[in-house]
Amino acid sequence: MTLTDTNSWTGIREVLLRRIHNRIWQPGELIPHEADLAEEFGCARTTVNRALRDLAESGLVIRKRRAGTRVAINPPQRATLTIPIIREEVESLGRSYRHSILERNLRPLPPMLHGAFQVSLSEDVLFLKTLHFSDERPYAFEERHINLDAAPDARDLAFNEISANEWLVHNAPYTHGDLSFFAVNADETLCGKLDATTGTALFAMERITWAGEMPITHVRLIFAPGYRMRTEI
Amino acid sequence: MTLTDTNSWTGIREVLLRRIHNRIWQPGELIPHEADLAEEFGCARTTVNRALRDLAESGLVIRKRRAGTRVAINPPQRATLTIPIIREEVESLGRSYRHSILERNLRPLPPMLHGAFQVSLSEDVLFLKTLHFSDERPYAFEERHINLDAAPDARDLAFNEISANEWLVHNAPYTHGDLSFFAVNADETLCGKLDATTGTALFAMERITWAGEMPITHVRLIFAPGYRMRTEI
DNA sequence: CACATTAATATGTGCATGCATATTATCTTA
DNA sequence: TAAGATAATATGCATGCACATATTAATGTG
Repeated sequence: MTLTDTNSWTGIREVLLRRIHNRIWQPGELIPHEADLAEEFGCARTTVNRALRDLAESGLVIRKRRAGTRVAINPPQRATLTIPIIREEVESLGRSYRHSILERNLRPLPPMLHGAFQVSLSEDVLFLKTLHFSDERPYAFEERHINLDAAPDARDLAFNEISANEWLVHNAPYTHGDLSFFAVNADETLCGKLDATTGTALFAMERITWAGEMPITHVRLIFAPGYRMRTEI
Repeated sequence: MTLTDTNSWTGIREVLLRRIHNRIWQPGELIPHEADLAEEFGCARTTVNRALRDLAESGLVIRKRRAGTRVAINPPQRATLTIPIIREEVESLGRSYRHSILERNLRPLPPMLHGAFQVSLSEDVLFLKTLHFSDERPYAFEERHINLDAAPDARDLAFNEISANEWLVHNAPYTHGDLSFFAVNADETLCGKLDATTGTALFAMERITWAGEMPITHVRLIFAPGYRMRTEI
């Protein structure tokens, strides 16, 4: 028997969670309101509120003013992915990291991105092809467009020391972005770079970030064969 | 000029966020403590606390007792994925959903899962192969193992009406799980099921869930060609 | 000087209270 | 009776205060 400290908001959250798991409160059912729970647990309403707010954040209960709090019918299965800087991901596995710039030039924004980079850009964008290595084995291949209006300093950087990924994180923080994951077949070019045989299924990620209205960068990362993105829920 | 209500915790959060974005507080730098900020904004410390707590949750600042609050050096790029029930995902796109059970039988737990399903299981597990359709076109192929110790009622269900996915969400809630994403090549069997040509790169997801110590289910979902998992950050 | 002890301090959390706000239920009124 | 105004109510949030807790800085001691 685990005694839960019913006087802390985390403790109360655990008790409420158990009731939901044990079907004492059925999905869709209205649960007692804050004041009643506060009385039951002998604590302030604020404390119950904190616990319920946390459960609502994780999607387990739905709260509406005046309508009350009810157990979610379809608890949305949320997973928080941590998308690390590649160098850190590699190094955290105890391997050595290195990257190499395969291509670097200025070019007009490719039509594919005109929609995403809604703002009409005055000039060329910086285009980079980078190969990331883990213990000298290819880890991921990166294609990136950088909006020089958003990060003018990038124009003069070679990105040999610090990767564009890392530099941007530190020098052009974004406010929001779109992220997507998908699978691609390795084509001729990718094979050579990623040590794959033609056709191998590769895990890929694409990301576009903005600072307010201003698009910053577009990246497409294709990982070497066998890559898995993991998380806990 | 956007006037931010500096008297609400969200307003204060925005102001702090701007300062971080504008490098008024550099990454790694210690920011004023709650009491000072409260005085500056003319509000209670609790309100500043709420704003800072929120920024800490999103990983933008690191807070330590006595040590104070500092701007994160590598703001971890977190993304929250919502993994919906397939039916809902399909229907939310305005398409009709249908699923069909291709195989259903009891079998011993495959060795591959002995590690994950740590507990030694007394008996067979329920194995299911399901094909999910969107507007009658194949959407995803599912292979699933269900621990009948955790969900005994599943033994007598055909899962023709409601998919195992949905039934489990409602009838065997989990406390935690492992989730991973990767890419696979379509083999002969998959091709037929998913309307793919041999070798096509397919996006796949694998998930194992537990209720406390008790493993509930293992699923492997392979999506039809072209699938993208999207989210905003 | 190295190490343990103690004090100082910033954040974390709980409480009582009051008011704000969204939403539902009820009561008017045409 | 239907539509609109009004009251009731559950959650949301701000405040001021007190105390808990983790961590650092200062201090004392062998």
